[in-house]
Amino acid sequence: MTRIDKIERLSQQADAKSAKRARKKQELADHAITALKQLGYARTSLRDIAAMSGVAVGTLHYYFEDKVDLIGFCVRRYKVGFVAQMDAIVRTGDAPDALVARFIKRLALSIRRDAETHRLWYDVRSQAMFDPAFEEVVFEIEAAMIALVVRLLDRLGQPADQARAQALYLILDAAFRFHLQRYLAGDMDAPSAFEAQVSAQFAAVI
Amino acid sequence: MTRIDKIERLSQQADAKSAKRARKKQELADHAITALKQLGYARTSLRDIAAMSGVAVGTLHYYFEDKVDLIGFCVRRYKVGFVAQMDAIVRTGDAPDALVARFIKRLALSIRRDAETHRLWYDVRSQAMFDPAFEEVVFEIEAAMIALVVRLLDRLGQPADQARAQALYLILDAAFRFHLQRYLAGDMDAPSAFEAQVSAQFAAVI
DNA sequence: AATTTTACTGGACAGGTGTCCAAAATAATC
DNA sequence: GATTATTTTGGACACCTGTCCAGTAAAATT
Repeated sequence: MTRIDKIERLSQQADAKSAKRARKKQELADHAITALKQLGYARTSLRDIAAMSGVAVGTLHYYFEDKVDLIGFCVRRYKVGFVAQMDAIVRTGDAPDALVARFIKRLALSIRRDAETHRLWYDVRSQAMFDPAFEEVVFEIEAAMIALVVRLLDRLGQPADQARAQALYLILDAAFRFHLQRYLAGDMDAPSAFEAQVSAQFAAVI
Repeated sequence: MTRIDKIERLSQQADAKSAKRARKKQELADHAITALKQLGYARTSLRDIAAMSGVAVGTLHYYFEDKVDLIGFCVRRYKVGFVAQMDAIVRTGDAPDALVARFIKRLALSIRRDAETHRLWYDVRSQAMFDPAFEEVVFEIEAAMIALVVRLLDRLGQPADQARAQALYLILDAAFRFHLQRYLAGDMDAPSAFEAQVSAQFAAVI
């Protein structure tokens, strides 16, 4: 075995190790999200998360720096998945009108299906106003969502500059949050109200 | 002294007492807000608030049911003041265009001046998604702000129905929160960016 | 001036918090 | 199969949490 081969093999081993570690991190994060989406950031203790994951509290500190690191990882993971889902819709071959309708319908569906997870995002986003430790992940996610809207506008044949996308994102976000909150408070019609309102606004803006 | 007079006097005494109690509550709430706007709901303990108010922890429980009651009282008090300020602008004799400009300018100013207080509102609003105890105050405040927008639309000679006002409120709210967050993160240009963006959106919608 | 009511104190209480680490268990390497 | 390296444990640590209440001080009432 040559010297080069040895180095190659060691490097592969290191990669395999960090890949395994990364997988375990994600597995822990998924359990953590289950706990966090029920109680929110402030009310969820590391013991809750550990119990939910079936590991000891110390194990969490073995994989994550501290609580902030853990929560940041979880939120990032969740939003990446969400943006990917919405992106899949933007990438369909639908005509502009149908695309907009599908896009909005999917958001309404997500209020119904993932309400508890979404509120975690709003929770962390608010926390970031007090704790700079959350600033980075919040801005990163928000940028990713604006970028999603850029692609949407582009597909619609609309001018897709940053300012326009940001304004549209804010409209979507505000309506989403508003109706999510109503849905969580027991208003089962909130998702369809969301659909109606946002459809009207889309028609006006575009 | 007649029987009626006696009853009258007792009633006045009761009023004076409850008025005094109400004044003290507000005084405590003002100190509490000073603590809450710095640390947020979850991180502010009753001991922080008591220290800030110069009273013992027990005193807080003498005036408020529990922590939720106290925070609800504080947030309500702050938002009532805010809506009153904005209402004063809506009531000016300005022509529609000037009125809109003044309204938006005042919001931008409030980002600069009251950033820390405003984030408390967003904090509590997010908490309400997890804790039903905050639902009432959040819906109450949000309704008050939509009502403010109704009055604004009315003054502008615009159709001032609920749906329209709600949509406009959400646009304002989203932009306000977004730029508030950027301002708190150190972006000193955020307030004027808010002004520019919202002005453009107003022009488009109205 | 005596008495009752209201306001307030300060500490006890039971429980929870994130963090850390020596030791044990498991896995990987030679 | 022995020896490192990694992973995991479970409890100790120091501190913080909201709530409660017997006792004290102040104010109002008679």
